[in-house]
Amino acid sequence: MSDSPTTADAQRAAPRLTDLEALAQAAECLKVLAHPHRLRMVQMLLQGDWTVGELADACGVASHVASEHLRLMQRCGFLSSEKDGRRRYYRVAEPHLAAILACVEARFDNQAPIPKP
Amino acid sequence: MSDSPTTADAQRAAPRLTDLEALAQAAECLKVLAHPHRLRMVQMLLQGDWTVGELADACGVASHVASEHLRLMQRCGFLSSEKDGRRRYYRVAEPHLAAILACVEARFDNQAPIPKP
DNA sequence: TTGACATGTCGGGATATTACGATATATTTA
DNA sequence: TAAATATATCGTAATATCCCGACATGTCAA
Repeated sequence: MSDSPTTADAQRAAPRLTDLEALAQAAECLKVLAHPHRLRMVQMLLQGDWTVGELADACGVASHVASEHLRLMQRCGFLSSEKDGRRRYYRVAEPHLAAILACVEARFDNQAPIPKP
Repeated sequence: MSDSPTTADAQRAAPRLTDLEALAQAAECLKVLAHPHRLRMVQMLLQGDWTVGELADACGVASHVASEHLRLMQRCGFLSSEKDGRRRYYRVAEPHLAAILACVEARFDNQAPIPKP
């Protein structure tokens, strides 16, 4: 915009930017993750294999609702699935999910552990 | 659910779960991040200090739209801000954002970099 | 084969997001 | 003071998301 350098010139090097189309894809994926039940499902699937029904129970939703959440996460590449009889097991397919869940847990899972005086 | 252990018993230890209320908060925050312009603003702010107008230009939006995005990110603790005359500088206040943006860049910024022959 | 079970699919209505124009406030410059 | 600049706020209409009931499909067990 303006060419009057007023503050922090050292900080004003041109930033490297991811192009907006890629960021739009990233935003789609983050939006998929941004749901409490889906976060719980991913958190569980990072620790083991679970069926749709088990994931649904853990979230307190009907299994056909869980099924929709899981399909959504599979569509954006977060999960893969494997059928076993009449059950279906979902797996984490996107390795970055572990890092993101680690952030979520670090930020939101330390529910005020009543800091010692 | 069922107590008929059929598969992968070793993987079926009770998972440690973040409670759903905390995950709901996390989901709110992720939803705030899940927008292409907001991702670009955070990416820029991780690399320096920028005014509302500069961030708006970089995203191709009107500055009052950028202002709303920035306010949203400040409300959920992602950013802080500091006024300097009639300009306002925003800063990243949530350290985990660097890790999440690193994931986003690792996953979405390697747009076929035309590998050298 | 029949019935129960596990998962998936299809609308619809309530609710939330988003971008935009108009306007407001504060600050600097003429 | 008046005008220009930078940022923020408020309605609002278009759009997307979410949850639910109803139904469909596939699989096992009696």
